[in-house]
Amino acid sequence: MGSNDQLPPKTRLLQAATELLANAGSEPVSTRQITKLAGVTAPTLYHHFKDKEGLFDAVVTAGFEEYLAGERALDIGSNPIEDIRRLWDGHVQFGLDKTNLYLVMFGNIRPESRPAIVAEAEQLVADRLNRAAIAGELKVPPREAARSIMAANVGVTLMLIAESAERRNLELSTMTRDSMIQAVFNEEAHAQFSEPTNQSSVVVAAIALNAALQSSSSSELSSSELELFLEWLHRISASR
Amino acid sequence: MGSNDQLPPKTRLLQAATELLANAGSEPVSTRQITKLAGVTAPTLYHHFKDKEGLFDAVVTAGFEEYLAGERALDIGSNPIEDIRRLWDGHVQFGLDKTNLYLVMFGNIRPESRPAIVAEAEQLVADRLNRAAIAGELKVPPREAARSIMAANVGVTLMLIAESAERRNLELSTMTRDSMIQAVFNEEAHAQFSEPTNQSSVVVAAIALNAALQSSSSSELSSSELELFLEWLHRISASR
DNA sequence: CACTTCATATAACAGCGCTATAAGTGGTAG
DNA sequence: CTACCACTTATAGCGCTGTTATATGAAGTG
Repeated sequence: MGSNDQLPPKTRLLQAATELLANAGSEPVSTRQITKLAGVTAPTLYHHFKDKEGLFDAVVTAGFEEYLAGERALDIGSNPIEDIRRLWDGHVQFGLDKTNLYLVMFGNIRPESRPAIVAEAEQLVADRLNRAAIAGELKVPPREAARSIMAANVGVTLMLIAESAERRNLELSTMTRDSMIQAVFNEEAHAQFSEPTNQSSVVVAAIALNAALQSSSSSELSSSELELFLEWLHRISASR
Repeated sequence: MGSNDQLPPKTRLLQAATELLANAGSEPVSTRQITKLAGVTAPTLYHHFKDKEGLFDAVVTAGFEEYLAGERALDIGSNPIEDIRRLWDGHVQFGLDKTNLYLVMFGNIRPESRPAIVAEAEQLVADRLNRAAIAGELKVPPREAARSIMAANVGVTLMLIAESAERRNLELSTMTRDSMIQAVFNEEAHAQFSEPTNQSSVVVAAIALNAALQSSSSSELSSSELELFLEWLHRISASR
């Protein structure tokens, strides 16, 4: 009946909780579901874990540790901006991939009980920023920058989670990510952002025209023309 | 016994829920507590509200509406950056002030049930950004910028909430706030498109875009598209 | 063997969100 | 004044939750 009768009950509980938490479509997971799937009775759960939250904490820690291990395995590259980008994207991906785990971690955040794992993720970012700071590539202190980036990263991930999967627009993530990077790094040392000069005036003008057209009902174009026109403007606006 | 026996039960329920939610130190608030404090029985609650979440939604909406009203009351100033700063700070302050309400709004965020109020707060930011976009002061489309800023704002607020009150460092907020502003606003461009009149700004932007497009070969549109696009721009430009 | 220690099970408690059913209330029509 | 009707509130209870007091079994040690 249970997940695997060979394994010790503690492992089976963890596996059952992980599975249920992963597949639960936003509905809460009960201890009875878990113990039933694990083929164990209630007191066994409370023998191995302090309470339900303790079990969930273990699940979350295990899941996030797996992600962290993957991130840590990546060498610290020569380009800290690229490193930060990868950490950011990995964070978002984890949140979208294991939504329920992520919400257990960040959704029910409370002053007294913050999973220690969160601090570790922040440290990963801080490490990269530290290297950049030593090389004189940072405009702000690395610890503060790391916290700031993490905060934005969490906010973006939560906002993407809040959107139904088909409406999700990952541009929100990349845009916010690059905004934070741009604000934190000294841009001169890196070429990524130094191209736009000529093109950016097109983009700025397109954005301005787009906004102006939408707020003033112009009679110069038919509505179907306007629709197509706005779509093109949007395409130009969104290009970098 | 209840909050005020004169008032109608619906109001008393709202008051009781608000009070309990405000004072509950991170422990969940039960319908039984609410109905007891309001001096009514359970079915009364479900007659006036769909369910517990419906009642909480009403409480949150009322609380946030109050904050929104305060923000809306502030005129749209001449300086959009200052406006955005004020909206950001107000958001953070609300989160720290009414932590429980805030966590009900943003903490238990789920794909299917996002309070409509959140979108309104986003709109407030978007309005300011739109004005800036018309004036050519934005580097990115205003809608996307608004969502990005809101995401970071929520992330920062949650992170501050997660910290115990005495350790709280508001610099995290101001720094992230200004990072986002810096990334979104075109701070030099105040002179370029500074004609705020509604109709003519369309024309000015169209002229600018027209000129910019012709001098830079954009790859975002095919040549035939570009031709039609430029003709429309000409039509708008010539319509003063 | 006796004894302790750990792990699991039985059965139950108090609390939860919620509702089927019914009783009371006030206004309106006959 | 009575009869009805819509609206609002109450009684009582269902099925669920997280959790635990108590008891039973199994394993290792003297």
